[in-house]
Amino acid sequence: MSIYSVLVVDDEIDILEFVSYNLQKENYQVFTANNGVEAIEIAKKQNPDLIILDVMMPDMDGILTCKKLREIKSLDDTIITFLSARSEDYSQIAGFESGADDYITKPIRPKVLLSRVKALLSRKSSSNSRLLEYGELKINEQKHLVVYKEKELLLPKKEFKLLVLLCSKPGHVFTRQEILNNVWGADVFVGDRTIDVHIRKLREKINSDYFKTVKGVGYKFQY
Amino acid sequence: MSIYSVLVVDDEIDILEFVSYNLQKENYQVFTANNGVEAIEIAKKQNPDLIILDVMMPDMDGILTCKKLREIKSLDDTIITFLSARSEDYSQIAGFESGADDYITKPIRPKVLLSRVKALLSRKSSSNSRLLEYGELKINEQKHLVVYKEKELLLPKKEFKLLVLLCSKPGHVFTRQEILNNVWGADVFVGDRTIDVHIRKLREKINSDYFKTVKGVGYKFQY
DNA sequence: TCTAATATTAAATTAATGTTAAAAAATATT
DNA sequence: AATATTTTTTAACATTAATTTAATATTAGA
Repeated sequence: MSIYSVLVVDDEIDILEFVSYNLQKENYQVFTANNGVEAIEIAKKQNPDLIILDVMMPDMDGILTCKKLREIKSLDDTIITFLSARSEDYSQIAGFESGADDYITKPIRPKVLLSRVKALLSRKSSSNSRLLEYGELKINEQKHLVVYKEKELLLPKKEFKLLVLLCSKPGHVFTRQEILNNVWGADVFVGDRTIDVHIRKLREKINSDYFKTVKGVGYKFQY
Repeated sequence: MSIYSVLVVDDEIDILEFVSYNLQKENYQVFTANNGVEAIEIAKKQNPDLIILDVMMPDMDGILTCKKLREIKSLDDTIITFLSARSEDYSQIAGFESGADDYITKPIRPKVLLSRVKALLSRKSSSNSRLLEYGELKINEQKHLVVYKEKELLLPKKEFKLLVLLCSKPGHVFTRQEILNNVWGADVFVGDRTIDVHIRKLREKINSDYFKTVKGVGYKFQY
């Protein structure tokens, strides 16, 4: 089983230890930070999967820290969740504006904490890679990966974009114009047969029945 | 600026509040529902422009709710978008079957949510994406899709245009001249039997009783 | 019944897409 | 930078499907 890493940020040592202990017990790799500055430093270095961020901290509060974290590109797919006391009012939740994905309320119950963390991370592993799956055909958009009949296909950029577009709405007929706009861009002009040729490439590599022609209109993917 | 109304449906209060808060901040009129039954009730009453529907809900899930919503005529031009964790089966969600127009994935980021909602609503105001539905016959003009008796028909361009024309006003008799103007264009001249042949094709593929001849006048669609 | 209008059919035509190879452009390699 | 490799586009031609025509049959209504 893969071990996720979690960065816990809180100025209260007690809470830091309590949360760390519970997470470590479940085999998560835990980093800790006492304040926002430290949090950013460690996050940059360790690239954790999840950051648990106390809202109320001296100097740089959780919300500000979160905003700064969200500006770091390498943390694009890091999940950030706030830790907040129930007493803190709704405006705190507005902290989501800062780019957080969830929040956990104090007092912290180990079971609740762990199930929440687990849920968030499982969400991550799947969201990280929007996986389109149709029978024998699997597409991982993020990783630019296509697996067909258990074999990995390395599709060139255009072919891949076309495939993803068509597969994004199975059964939907995309007009040639739509395809051009989405795959080539609205301002690019290419010859009449360009789309056909790319469709052909896909049909060559993947079960050609998947790609249906609607003459006079466009193409659609149907598995 | 015109204010759109949005119905948010989720069983998790946190998400409901989070989404509502962000939409309200942008001046959308927001209604909320905790489950599918409530959603249908409110949708009927308020006729929202957009419905954001969580896929995973107890009792009646989002997909079922969506189908039921789509049966409500007054909601014909309401946009429905799913809220779903990435891991949930994408094909179900994106497919034509459920009748949804888009999906938004969790975890929800305010910026993404808002830009998506904005895009959907602008699409609504601009395009006339109407869904014609008569018993066993469903036509989605935008998607160039015809479903008859649960089976999908791939109609060539002219046949499709003719079908859409006739179905756009059930019971209304279109003269041959009207049909020519609408399907072929006012400046195109074709032989006398061309329309007949196309009507025949439709009768071949779809219950021929639907297409009535009014001798000396024209044709009408009657289901 | 008779006739004009429509239905049916298959063949002819036209339009759209499929295929292929080679040129051009973009990338990678040395 | 020069060269090799891969991707993308083009262009010529083939194929296929959609559309129209034309010949003939059928039908509804005067």
